[in-house]
Amino acid sequence: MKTIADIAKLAGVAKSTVSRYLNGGSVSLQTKKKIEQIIQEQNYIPNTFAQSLKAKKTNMIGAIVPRLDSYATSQTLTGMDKELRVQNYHLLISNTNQEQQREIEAIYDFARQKVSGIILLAAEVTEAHLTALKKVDIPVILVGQKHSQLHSLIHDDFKAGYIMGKHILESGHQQIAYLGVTEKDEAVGIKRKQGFQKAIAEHHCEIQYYETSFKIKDAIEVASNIFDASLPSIAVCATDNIALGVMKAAHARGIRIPEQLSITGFGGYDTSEIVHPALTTVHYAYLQAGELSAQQIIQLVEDQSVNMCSTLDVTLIDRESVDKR
Amino acid sequence: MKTIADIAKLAGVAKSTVSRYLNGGSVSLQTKKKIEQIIQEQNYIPNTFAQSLKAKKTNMIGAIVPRLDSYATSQTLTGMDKELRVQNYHLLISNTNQEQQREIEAIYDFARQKVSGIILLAAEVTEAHLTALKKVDIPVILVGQKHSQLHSLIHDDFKAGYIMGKHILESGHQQIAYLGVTEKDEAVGIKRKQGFQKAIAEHHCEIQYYETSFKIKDAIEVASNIFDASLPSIAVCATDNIALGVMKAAHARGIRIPEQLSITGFGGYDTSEIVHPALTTVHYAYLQAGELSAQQIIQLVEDQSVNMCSTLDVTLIDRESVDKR
DNA sequence: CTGAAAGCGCTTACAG
DNA sequence: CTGAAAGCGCTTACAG
Repeated sequence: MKTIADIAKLAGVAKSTVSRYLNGGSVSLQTKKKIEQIIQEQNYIPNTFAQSLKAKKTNMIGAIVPRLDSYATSQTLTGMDKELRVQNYHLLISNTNQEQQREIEAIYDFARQKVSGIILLAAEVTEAHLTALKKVDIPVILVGQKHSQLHSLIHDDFKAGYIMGKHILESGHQQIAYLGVTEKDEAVGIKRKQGFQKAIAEHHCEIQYYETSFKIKDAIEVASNIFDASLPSIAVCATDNIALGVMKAAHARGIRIPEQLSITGFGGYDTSEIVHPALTTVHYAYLQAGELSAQQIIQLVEDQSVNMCSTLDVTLIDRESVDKR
Repeated sequence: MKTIADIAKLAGVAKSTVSRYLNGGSVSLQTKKKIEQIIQEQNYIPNTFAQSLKAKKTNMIGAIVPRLDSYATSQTLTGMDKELRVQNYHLLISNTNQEQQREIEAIYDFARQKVSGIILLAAEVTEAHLTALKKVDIPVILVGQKHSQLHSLIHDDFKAGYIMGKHILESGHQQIAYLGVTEKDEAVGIKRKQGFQKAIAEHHCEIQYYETSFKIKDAIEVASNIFDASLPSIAVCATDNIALGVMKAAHARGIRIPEQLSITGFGGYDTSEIVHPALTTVHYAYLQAGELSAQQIIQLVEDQSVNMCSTLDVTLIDRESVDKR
């Protein structure tokens, strides 16, 4: 590997001159050409470590995600990556495989790697998170959840639940099965449900609540159990994946959708459009969340101020899986 | 930020002693305790740059991927991440958004970041790739395609096509529509098709070839055009996503699957199991590909030898979307 | 516009 | 077991 010293020697100038050339400092046209040529010939690539060691900062942003293989995550990452790229930052991704302990480790790891900022996608923020974040003293944007002590970027889960509630009411549904998730996940487990509850509050519907996980397989099982007991007119599912599981379970029993059973989701995943019948759901702006979180973390890194909490709007996608009653 | 010098001073020892402690060198129990305590108190985190600058190597592996939001990619990345993690390496991901030029840039970027190895997921390897790889002189594993000059890790696309061909023949299908992709993609565009062709070679089937992209939307359109002309007994699709598009198009016209039209895919994506009817397809070991590529790149980095080409096995997943004729 | 020198935070022989 | 010193490849005042 060539170093700046090699280039300097070959070009017949001092290291500092080469450095100045590299960093856009003032260099005469003649030496500029010379250095340029030598760098080309030698395939010289500056050593980022040495640069960062001196400059005391890096252009790396670390993202901590619970998994790589989910629509929400991959869309959000794609958005982050896109924005970071244009701003000349690099994305470092740490996958925690849904293990909370690894989120904490990832924070320390990122500190070691000297990332300039951290974007955290976590379902739950604990004391351990806060402590770690405090210790490493790196700017953070929390995405998908709100926390009073952290800059947060969230989707409007309450509204999502609310507009979905209004929609199914307008469609005349009265026997509702609501398949939710753990309340440890405040956004999905609580806010979404609360919005929904508010919408249906004034009406007297029969509503049953069930808890399942984010996994399709679990949703299939929960749905099967529900069907064993009786058939609601609609299954309102806290995520598109849960809705997909319910659909699968319904198909397996020959239950016709939406004639016998209507189904709705939340998220607006690609797949929700592809299945038959296409799923009525609420669109979440994951891509935009990625972009915005990237912008915000850069602002934080560069000592600009950022709102403590930003909320992204959601919209209903009315498709085929809900029948009028 | 604390440095090793701060710790040394506070512990009343030399920097080298602290360094030795950090790197597991010989240090007396007493000083060990002392240093340990100070490090705790001070939240000291060693500067990776300074370390790497001296040690001349990093524990980072760079992955270049065409996109983040595909099943194949996210599974492969998950596998890589998992394996890298246990071996104490870190994963740097560069998303090229399907733009070939960005693959080249990513190679140079990674060189600047001093990654120890590169895992490349590319549909096509050009001269520019080879040149860049040669210039930066970093070990590489190519995943998903085979190239004579690069260590490659591939799925057995030929066999995949072959077993699928055999399977549909056994099911009695004679009017086949094959929806493939560009031949620039050797694995998917050529090998998969060739395997399929070999299987049906001895039989006299009617077969029509169509070309589409990897996008579901495009597949929907191509399928609609096919249906306008006539209905084959089966649509053999080069990827699960294409199959999903064909399914969507069929549903839209009320074509019953598999009674009127059978459909098959390749890949074994999650979604293929969820749709109704569940898709008959070929399972690709993406997770394993990720793990193996990670192992291999580490071997290369550590100067161990690796096979020039490894092939991962594929298996048929016989589900509901193919009817006996 | 250019160069010599100091220093970023570590690690690594080399002595002791 | 421990410490002083040199050096990794850069950047950044400071002179000139």
